Amino acid sequence: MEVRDLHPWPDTPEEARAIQDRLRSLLDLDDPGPADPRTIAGLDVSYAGDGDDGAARLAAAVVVLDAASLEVVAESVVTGTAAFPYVPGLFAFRELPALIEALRRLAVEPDLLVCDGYGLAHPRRFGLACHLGVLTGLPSFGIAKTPFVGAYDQPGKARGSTGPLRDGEEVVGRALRTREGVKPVFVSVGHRIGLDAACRIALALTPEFRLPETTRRADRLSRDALAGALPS
DNA sequence: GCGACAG
DNA sequence: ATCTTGTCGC
Repeated sequence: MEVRDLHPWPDTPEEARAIQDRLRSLLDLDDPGPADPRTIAGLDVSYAGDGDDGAARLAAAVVVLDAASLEVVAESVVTGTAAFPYVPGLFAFRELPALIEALRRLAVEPDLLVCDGYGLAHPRRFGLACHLGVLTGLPSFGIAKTPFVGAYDQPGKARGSTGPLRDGEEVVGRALRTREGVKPVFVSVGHRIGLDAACRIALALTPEFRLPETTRRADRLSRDALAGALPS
């Protein structure tokens, strides 16, 4: 699929934060979301054990599922190196180039992107899901395994229960129970979709496990690619 | 100043 | 993210 050219790459955390502040104005937060997405892409990245020197080997994977059957309709994976050190709040810069390349090699254009991480639930309201949404123009949201910013109300124990995730007075996402009796995941919108649609889709993607099938498939694909790539 | 901090 | 044994459960 087509992805717009990457903005100038930041050399410092300060430059990276400036890019986030600039791109944030391009977000569409009014679109309620695709009424009925036919295909949904999951994105995830795995790392090799090269420590934290900022150049760890990685594999970025994208898996596109049919929204109704959850069967794989396309996939793409690329290996490379981390493009930035891990800094909370600048996490996107670590895996963005590899994920963009994997998206470009995808034979189809999905109707929606589901990222492993956050969207608006971010110190500057511009997490990975927002960044990928703006660069691709596609609707996107994030599902994270742990909270990052703000505080959340514990959702009820039943599958489908939610509790608001707030940063101060602002609701930036939702804690969503995808399996009864299991800790919740954290949903936040990225681009061109609302929280209601994002949570509804998140539930459709978790018929059996805590994490969405999109993330689980992409995780497996990226791990396999790392294992198969010859260490350099 | 100190702790917390998506993956 | 990744490093890791055993253990409980379907």
